[in-house]
Amino acid sequence: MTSARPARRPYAPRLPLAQRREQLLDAALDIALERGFHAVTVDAVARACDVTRPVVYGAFADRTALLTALADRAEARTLEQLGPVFPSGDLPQDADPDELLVAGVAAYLRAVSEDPRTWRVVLLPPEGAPAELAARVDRHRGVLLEQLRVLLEQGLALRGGPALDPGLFALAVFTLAEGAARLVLAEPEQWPVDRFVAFARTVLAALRPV
Amino acid sequence: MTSARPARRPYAPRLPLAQRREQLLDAALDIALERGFHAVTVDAVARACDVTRPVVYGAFADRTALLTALADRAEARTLEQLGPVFPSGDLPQDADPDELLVAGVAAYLRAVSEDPRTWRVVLLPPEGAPAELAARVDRHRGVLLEQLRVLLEQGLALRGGPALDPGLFALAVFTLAEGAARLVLAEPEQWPVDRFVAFARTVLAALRPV
DNA sequence: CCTCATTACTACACGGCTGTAGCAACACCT
DNA sequence: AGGTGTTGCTACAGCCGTGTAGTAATGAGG
Repeated sequence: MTSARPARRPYAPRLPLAQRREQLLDAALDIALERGFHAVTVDAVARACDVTRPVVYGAFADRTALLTALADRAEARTLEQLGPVFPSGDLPQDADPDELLVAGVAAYLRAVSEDPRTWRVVLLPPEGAPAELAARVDRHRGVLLEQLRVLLEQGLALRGGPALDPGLFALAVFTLAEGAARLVLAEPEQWPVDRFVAFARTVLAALRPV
Repeated sequence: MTSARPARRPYAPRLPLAQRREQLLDAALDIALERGFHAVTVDAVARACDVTRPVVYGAFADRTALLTALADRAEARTLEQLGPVFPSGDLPQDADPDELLVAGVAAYLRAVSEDPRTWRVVLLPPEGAPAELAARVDRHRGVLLEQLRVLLEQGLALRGGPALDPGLFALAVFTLAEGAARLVLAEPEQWPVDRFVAFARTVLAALRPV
């Protein structure tokens, strides 16, 4: 027997605070995506970084602060990627409104497929996600929906076509885009972005005035 | 001081087992809808029925069994209400496929709006819902989607119109129907069933061949 | 009125997770 | 080298939830 006392745990590499925080957040995200937010316990995060719990409390005030920081990061990243999706300002007179819409959808789906880990938190929130995150996502959803509605109204006016309930039309496009994004996240091979883009183009063309 | 010993709790009315089970399930459903499934603790359910925890364990083997029973009830009720939504067998040659589809959507949304407490568990699953419930809902979703796809293919063939990716078209209709149902559940006043029905009719009409 | 099966209650043991106090190791800097 | 602040570790207290063992009340039938 080497020793009667329980062996002391070897020291984990020391990290400056900022770096430790990033590491902990990465680990927390992994756990949330794999086993849901309720599995993001302070102990699980610490263990994933091969560190003990007090280290986590050194980086974040408490578990809630950690989850909030995670939400902050996801929010920032998604908003950043949403920039190219909506054309800013009024529609140019010579642009095809249908093509603008299709391009927007394509840009959205491509953003999702290129940073799936971030978008998954937003579009397929793992079980136990903090209510605060859901609320923030919903706020952004409302803003985006309104932008979309304005664009569609302009587009519908420019191009003619059937008289559709504009609010519902925007909502339908929005719902379908999110549904497509969820499929892209869930089974990327089965649902290539182009399949949705082609579908959108076909439907819009069919809705053109005769 | 009336007594040194802590007062003994008054006995709750005695109920036969079957009846007690129903009462407990009703209470559990209330709690799940109001505060999420994670709030459906054995203690909370017992308290809601003005009873102590062992009474719950007398009615259900454990917390999991209680939640499973809850899922069973919801599953049975929704399936029962889904009967009138899909016409059984092949389409009659003289029926308008568009109107059949619109009627199906209307029947679905009406079922949802008439038993919101049950459908909410399925369509807006409260936080912490047992994974088993989600899995069962997903299975039924798959079956329904397949039925819808077959119907739409028949309908598209009968009526002509643009060549749409049939799988995606079925999925789109399905997604929009569920989205509509969620709105009906969330804000019934703002989203009367007829608004969706009218929208569906307009879009389908616009998709008719020229 | 008394018996007795059924139903409900009290009290406990256990486990998991949070958050904290105090000590030990590391590494940089003089 | 040796001080010194930063970072990490051990150990503890407390809360909340589950599930169980044993006891007490109830009320229907004899």
